Amino acid sequence: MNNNFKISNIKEKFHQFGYKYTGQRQLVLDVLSAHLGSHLSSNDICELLKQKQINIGQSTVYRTLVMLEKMQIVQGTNFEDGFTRYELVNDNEEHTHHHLICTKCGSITDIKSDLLEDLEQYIVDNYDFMIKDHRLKFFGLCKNCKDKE
Amino acid sequence: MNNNFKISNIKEKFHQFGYKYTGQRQLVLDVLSAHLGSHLSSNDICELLKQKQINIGQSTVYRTLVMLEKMQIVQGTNFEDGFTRYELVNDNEEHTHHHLICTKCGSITDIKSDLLEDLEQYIVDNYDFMIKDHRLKFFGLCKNCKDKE
DNA sequence: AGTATAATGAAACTGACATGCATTTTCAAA
DNA sequence: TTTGAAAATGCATGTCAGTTTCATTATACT
Repeated sequence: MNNNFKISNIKEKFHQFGYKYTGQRQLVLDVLSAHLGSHLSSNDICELLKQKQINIGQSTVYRTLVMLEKMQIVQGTNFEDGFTRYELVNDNEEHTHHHLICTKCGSITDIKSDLLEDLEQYIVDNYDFMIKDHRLKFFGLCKNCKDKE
Repeated sequence: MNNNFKISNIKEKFHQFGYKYTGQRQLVLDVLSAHLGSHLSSNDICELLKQKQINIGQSTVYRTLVMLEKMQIVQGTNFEDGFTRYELVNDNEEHTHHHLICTKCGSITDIKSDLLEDLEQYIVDNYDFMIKDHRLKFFGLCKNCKDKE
């Protein structure tokens, strides 16, 4: 899957939702693409744009992120540090992936695999609950911090 | 395990941490005990106390909850509804339990079982991460809302 | 009792999130 | 192209849970 295909894909999604693919929205997406693997807050994105001499109103960035999340282009996560942090959603992922959060240095690592099938089946069987998505975070020490202890 | 034992246990914890077991702190714990299974925000607790003609400053309730969480007597969780909600920790639980959150009616159901052992082992083996705790939330439709669809 | 230390709570502050509104931009129909 | 309704933008401002300040009060140890 090349980059052009992905962009036209996203443009199409905007269209499907009746949103316009404006310059500002594209720039927000650019920043997110340029920082794959990072988890950026609304403010982070504003700052990164400022570094490139680009000024977009914070409310525009905020509204763009809400919009992108509605379209399932990005995913926002609360890492209990006071900010909602966003990252691009991997198209292959059916569900939200998981995060390893180091309680010492704050680093966040994505885990791609989805090993919750057994537990989900258990919940469906025992709680009669229709699961649509999940959020799973592990807190602990990353390799670096663990070695330093 | 009877109630008295539990309270003397908590008193002891306060002492261990160098905190005083004051009337206000006891009242906050009373409210939490009286609503096992609920997930109360700081404000919920203030309101429930007011209903009993008891007025405790919101900052005292807030500080008490932070303190109780530090002592691992309560656990605060962010359910993405704008509030941190607290519940008493079950002494038997080694890790945080899980939550089923209905995206329609907002009901929250606890899941006692801990079925993450396999996944935790996978993470330890593959990511060299020392897991201390986790937070797992499932979003979807509860039995009632599912039936109404 | 006297004193040092901690707790309390009213009030004010903080900061992320959210919105109102005047202006600007977009896009499709003319 | 031109045009105009609808959408987007961004400044300014509002909101509110969470947090801190500080004067007062309570607690515990000598």
